[in-house]
Amino acid sequence: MISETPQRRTKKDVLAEFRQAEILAAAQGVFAEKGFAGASVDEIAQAAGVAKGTIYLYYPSKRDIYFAALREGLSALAAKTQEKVWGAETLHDKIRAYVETKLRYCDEHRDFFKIYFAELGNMVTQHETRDSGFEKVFLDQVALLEDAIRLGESLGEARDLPARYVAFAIANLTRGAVTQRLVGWTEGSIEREVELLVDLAWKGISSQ
Amino acid sequence: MISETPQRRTKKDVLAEFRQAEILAAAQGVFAEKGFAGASVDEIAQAAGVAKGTIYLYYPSKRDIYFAALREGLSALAAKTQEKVWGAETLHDKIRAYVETKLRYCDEHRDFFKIYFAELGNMVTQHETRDSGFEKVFLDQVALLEDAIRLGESLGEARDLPARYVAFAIANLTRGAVTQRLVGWTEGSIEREVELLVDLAWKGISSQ
DNA sequence: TGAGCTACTGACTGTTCGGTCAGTTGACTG
DNA sequence: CAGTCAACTGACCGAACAGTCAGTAGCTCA
Repeated sequence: MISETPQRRTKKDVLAEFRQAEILAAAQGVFAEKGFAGASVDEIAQAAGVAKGTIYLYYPSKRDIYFAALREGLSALAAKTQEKVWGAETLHDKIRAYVETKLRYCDEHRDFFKIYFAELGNMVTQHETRDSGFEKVFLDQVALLEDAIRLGESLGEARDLPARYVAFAIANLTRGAVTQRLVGWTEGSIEREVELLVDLAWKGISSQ
Repeated sequence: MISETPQRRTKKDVLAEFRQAEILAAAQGVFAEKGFAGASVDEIAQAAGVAKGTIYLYYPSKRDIYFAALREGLSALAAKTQEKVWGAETLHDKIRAYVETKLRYCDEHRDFFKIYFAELGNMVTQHETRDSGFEKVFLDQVALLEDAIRLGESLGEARDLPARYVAFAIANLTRGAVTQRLVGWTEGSIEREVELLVDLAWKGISSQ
C-alpha cells in the first residue's frame, strides 16, 4: 500500500503533465495569433480539444496559462543560448553563437517568439509583466553577452567599450532581426543573415 | 449670410479641434500607462475632464482614439527625423541625426513612445495593426536610412553592404536604446549614448 | 425675457468573457 | 454487476465595458 501510493501518484502526474502540455501547446498557438487580450479561454479550450472547465483544472487563470507558455519557451531558449555561448571559444564565436541560436530558435518556434516579443513590447506599458520575474530572464541574456565582452576586452579581442551598452546593442540587433523575420520584412537564408549581423557587430567592437 | 457661415464654421472647428486635442492628450496618458486593452473609455473621459458621451462626439470608437494618438506622434516624429537626416551632410552625420532625433524625441514624448513600442510589439500578433497604414510609416523611416547608406556607399564613405540590412540594423539599435530608456534599464546623458551608438554603427559600416 | 439651439452629460443597454460548479461519463474494484 | 471515484463537461453567473441616447445646461439672438 505504501509502495503503491507513489506509483499511482506518478501515473496520475504523468497524465496531468500530458494534459498540461497539450493545453499549453494549444494556448501558445492561440496567443500567438491573437495576443493575450484577443484570445479567449473558450478558444484555447477548443484548440486543445477540451471543455473550458478542464482548462481550469490545470491552470488557475488565463494569465497563468499565458505566463506558463511564455516561461516554458523562454527558459528553453535561455538554456540553449547559454550553452552555445559558453561552448564557444573566442568572443567572435560567442557573438555568432548568440545571434545564430536566437535566429534558428525563432524559425522553429514562431508561436513562442510572437508571444515573447509582443510581451517585451507590453512591458513598457503594463507593469504587471515586469513584476513576474520575467524581466530578469531577459536581462540575464544580456549579461551573458556582457560577460563575454568583458572577457574579450581583457584578452585584447575587443576595444575598450562599456560592455553593458555593447551587450545591449548586440541583443537589440538580434531582437530586431528576429522581429523582422516574424513580420515578414526579411527573407533569405539564416546563415547569410547571421553572417551579416555578426560581421557588423564585430567590425563595430573589435580592436582593429 | 454667405460670408458669415464660413466664419462661424471656423470658430466651431477651432473649438472642436481644441476638444479633440484635449481628449487626445488625455488618451495618450492613459494608453501609455495601461495599454490599449487595459485602458477604459471612462478613464480617458475622466482624465480629459469630460463625460464619456463627449468622447464619442469627437471620435467614433476607442480604436480610433488610439490610432489618432499614435498617428499624431508618429507623423511628427517621422517629419522631424526626415528633416534632420536630410539636413545632414555626410553619412556619419545622417546616422547621428537619426539616432539623436529619436532619443531626444523619446525623452520629450515618453507617453507617445510607450504606445508606439507597445504597438510595434503587437504588430507581430495582431494583424489589425498592420493594415492600418501604420506599418508603412515605420518602413519609411528605415528607407530614409537606406537611401542615405546607398548614397554613402557610392561616395565611398561606407563599405559595400546590403543597404537594407544595415538600415534595419541601425533602426534596431536605436529602437532598442529607446526601449531601454523607457523601461529604465539605461541612464546617463543622451549625448553620451548617441556618441556610443553612432560610434558602434559607424565602425561597423565605414570603409576603414 | 424667452425661444431655439448645440455642446455636453451620465444612466442605461447589450454583449463579451473569465471563472464556477452541479452533473455526467467511464474506468476500476471487490 | 453495483458502487466508488476522479476526470471531465458546458450551461450558467456576474463583472466589466464599449457604445447610445433621452435629457440638461447654458449661450445666442430677437
